[in-house]
Amino acid sequence: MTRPFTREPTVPSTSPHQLGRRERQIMDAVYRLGRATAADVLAALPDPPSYSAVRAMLRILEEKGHLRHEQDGPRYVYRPAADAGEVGRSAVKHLLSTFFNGSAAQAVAAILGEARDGLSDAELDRLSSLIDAARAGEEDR
Amino acid sequence: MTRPFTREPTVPSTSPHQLGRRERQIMDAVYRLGRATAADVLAALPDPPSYSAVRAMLRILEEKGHLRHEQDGPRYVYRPAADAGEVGRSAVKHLLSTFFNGSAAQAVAAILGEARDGLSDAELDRLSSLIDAARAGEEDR
DNA sequence: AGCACTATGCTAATAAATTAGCACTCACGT
DNA sequence: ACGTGAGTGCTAATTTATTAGCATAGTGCT
Repeated sequence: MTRPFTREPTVPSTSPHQLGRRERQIMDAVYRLGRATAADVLAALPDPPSYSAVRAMLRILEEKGHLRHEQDGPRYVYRPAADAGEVGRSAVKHLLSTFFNGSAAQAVAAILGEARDGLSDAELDRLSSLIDAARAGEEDR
Repeated sequence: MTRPFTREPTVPSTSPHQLGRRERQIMDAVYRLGRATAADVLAALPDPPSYSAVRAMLRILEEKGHLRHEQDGPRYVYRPAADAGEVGRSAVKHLLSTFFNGSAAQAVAAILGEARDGLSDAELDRLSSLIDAARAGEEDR
């Protein structure tokens, strides 16, 4: 027998929580969007299932405690239950340990390589000063 | 009804491929380890199932094309089928777009914040020069 | 030879994720 | 008043992931 072959091998996930593929895909979308309705999420998926399926997932993810919703008029607007910054940091940590042998320098290098053109002078300056700060922080230890 | 509640909400995943939770957990372990036997993987899991289960997962992941194995004497040694660097970059990209609004600067800031103490002077120097390189690269455009 | 250990091959059972579908409500326009 | 569209509530079916278990082979030891 051959397995269903789990679709595009190059679509990464990088999200927290130990969830099924759809669940994580949807969590990712909500993280990206910040706050989103079922329709928003549906539109954000490259691989969209039915509208119903998305709603069901959202409901389940809320049941599991990963999402919250507030009512905006007639519709539900979902957002992550956990603090986004927290989750992002946690994802970074995991990324480091999984792909970069825990080396922040290596990871930053990869990011800079990846982004190269997307960086403004202002951002580069900001990064420089962050590094200086890290250097300083290291001294008094 | 209440859902099984998908365990520690703070264990992130950050790995590529759209897989089930165990599958991804195991892929992550293999990425971290580079090459690993079933026993290695088992030992690397914080949440270990049975040895049998791990073996089955590895077999399936290979069937799906995510892993390869070579025989080392009596045992199988698994390694990722895809180029690790490739996958790492892809994971970074996804991390950026999901949690940092596509902003490399923001992500780097998060990493530096996370790593803070783990950075040697040499690494900091290396990062500085990477940034300078990016600055230079931007000029001639 | 027989035992313990570690490995794989394979299969079947269970749990979980994923999907679609239908019923209902509310608001709005005709 | 009625149809239409966009929303939710809920459930049942299916597919996939996950697990454990048993049979078998080799190796080394006593």
